[in-house]
Amino acid sequence: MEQRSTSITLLDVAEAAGVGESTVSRVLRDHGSFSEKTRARVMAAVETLGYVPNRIAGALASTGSPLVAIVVPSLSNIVFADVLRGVAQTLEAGRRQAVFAVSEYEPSREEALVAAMLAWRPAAVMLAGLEHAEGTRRMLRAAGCRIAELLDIDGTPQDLAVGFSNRTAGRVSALHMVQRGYRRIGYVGHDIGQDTRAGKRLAGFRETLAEAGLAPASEDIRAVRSSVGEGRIGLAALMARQPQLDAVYFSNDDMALGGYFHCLEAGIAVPGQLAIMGFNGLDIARHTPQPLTTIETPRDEIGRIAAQLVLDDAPPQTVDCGFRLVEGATV
Amino acid sequence: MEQRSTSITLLDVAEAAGVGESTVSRVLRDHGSFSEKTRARVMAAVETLGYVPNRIAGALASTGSPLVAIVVPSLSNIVFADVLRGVAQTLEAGRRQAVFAVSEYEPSREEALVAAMLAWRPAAVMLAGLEHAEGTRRMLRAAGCRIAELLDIDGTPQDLAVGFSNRTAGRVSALHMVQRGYRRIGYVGHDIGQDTRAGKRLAGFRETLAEAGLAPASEDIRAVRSSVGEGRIGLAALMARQPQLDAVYFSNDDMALGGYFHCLEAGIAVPGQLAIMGFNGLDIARHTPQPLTTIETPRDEIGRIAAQLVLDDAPPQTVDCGFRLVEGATV
DNA sequence: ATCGGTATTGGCAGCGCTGCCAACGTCACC
DNA sequence: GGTGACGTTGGCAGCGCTGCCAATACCGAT
Repeated sequence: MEQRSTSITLLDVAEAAGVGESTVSRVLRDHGSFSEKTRARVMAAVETLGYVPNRIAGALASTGSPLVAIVVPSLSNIVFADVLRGVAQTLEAGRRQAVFAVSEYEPSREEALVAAMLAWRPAAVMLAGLEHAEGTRRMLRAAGCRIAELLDIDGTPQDLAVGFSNRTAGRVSALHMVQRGYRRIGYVGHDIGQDTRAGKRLAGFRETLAEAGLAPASEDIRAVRSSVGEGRIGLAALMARQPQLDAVYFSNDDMALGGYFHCLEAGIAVPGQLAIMGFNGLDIARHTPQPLTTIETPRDEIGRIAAQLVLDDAPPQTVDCGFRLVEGATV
Repeated sequence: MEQRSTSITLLDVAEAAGVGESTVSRVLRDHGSFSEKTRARVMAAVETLGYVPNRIAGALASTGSPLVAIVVPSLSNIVFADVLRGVAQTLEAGRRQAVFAVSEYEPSREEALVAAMLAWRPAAVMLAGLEHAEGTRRMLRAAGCRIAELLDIDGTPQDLAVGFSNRTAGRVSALHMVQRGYRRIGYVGHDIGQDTRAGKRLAGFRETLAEAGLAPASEDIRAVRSSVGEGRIGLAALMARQPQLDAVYFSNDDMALGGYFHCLEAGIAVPGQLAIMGFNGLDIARHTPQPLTTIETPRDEIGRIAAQLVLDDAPPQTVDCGFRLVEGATV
């Protein structure tokens, strides 16, 4: 019950229960065979002593690793938080522990974090996207642990990839606007150097406009991280330059909401005067006066599936979780 | 360079560099003394072999723990993600590793997660708020590790507490509305059984209304987690019952934004016909057509300070990080 | 009562690293 | 030339647990 400087070990429990160390270990892990009587005595001793197994020691002694490392670009963006949650939940059920770090969208930082993570000998390392520094890839390859790349399947995965095609999402968005009759479509986005997935959506969007025989979109690409404020500024800037636009595709919902708020304030009728489309399917975007037309992505599911594949030690594969076009009231 | 089944150990590096194990350990940790010549040889061997130290073994052998455990109620709520980021960043600089889990606002789950976390022998366990299951408190006390309770200082901390007074925040909000001349003030909130911090804000809010000689607020408290949609529904319900209200205090910005969107859609003038006030200071709430009047909380700072206190092994204390009233355009 | 087979159990060698201590030179100084 | 102090270094005993293997107990069948 009370704490002690020299902690209680397996051996203490074994002595208290009058059994051997290995027996206690077997009972606690419910692995191997032992009698019901033994289990009861061991559990009683554990209870009495207030024993808490030391997983550090366990991890060192056993072969498989109980840790899974996750490096996300950001936590301000709810997208990664959702993925993280899915991963953590699934790992928890599998008796694994998630360790994480935030790269702030910097490849060099991601590299340093992956290096630090590998020192924990994780069963797997999970990263956002398929683009990584050469050093990151090399380390990962040499580490011999599983690698899961999330939220993107447009490219060549190292091992496991779970996500959806951002390029296709961009195409679908463009097509939706074209089909709805819009012809002068612009784009407002954030830094695609950092967020390569947004870059892929933009590429798909451009392709489809071209295929539809439309002029390349007027674009306002801001060299910063996405945010509602930047979306607002971006749309204002774009409209100042190209007032004839009838629709704008945004790099994601944060940016799109910014644009939408600009319209509300500037008295621009949506979608009559200007249609707006986002990406991600954020909860808040469903509850604006007019629900935002966007593409909903299965973030939680992506995290859960990736974690499950790691738990199952599944063979290398790419899982396309798809996405869903949400027809709101802004296009 | 290439991976091997039996991994490269300190001993391999020591032999390659022609020095002893302890010397390699000293060089890699930059701890103790060694010559520049030795460092160079060791580093060369590390490079050649592609050696990655095993932190699991290191943690087991050394006294202090490199891990810090964090259990947050949710990751959907950006508030906790912000705290998590602050913690992770600061720990990283201190060569510690964050491990985390999500309790989904369930005390029993928090208890189970804390138990699981303690098996990692963390240097500290960080939790949201001061209210925890009795079992959680007992385990934490017995564990003998540092405890940091975040985002709330209204109560009796176990060890470290870093946050702000939610009760005071509630009082300040009420006072602000009263001072602005509002007299028929309502409240729309989410489940305060789960989110005790929201409950404390509500308590402060009620106190101040009473002190101002105003009638108790009409309240619409929804027994669910906070969300924009619920805020919207909640305000609609409250206004249907109490159309004479001239201001509404929301349990947080998510709820408040929902209320604001309802007003935009229902044609209720804000703040002329109805004033709206939130809590948290979310980024998006700064960019709505009218910026939301709210209270901004230093979430990132709370995470950083808590992590720093743990790194410094500071004595038990409560740090009030305060909050800031943001005068938007909705009150 | 004997025997093979199965269910339980204990002993102990590591897992890879750190912390401690003894053993080195190497100097400056007497 | 002797001496103590200091900067370096290597050896090795654990940290607490798991995995392996041998030992023992127990069972029904012969």
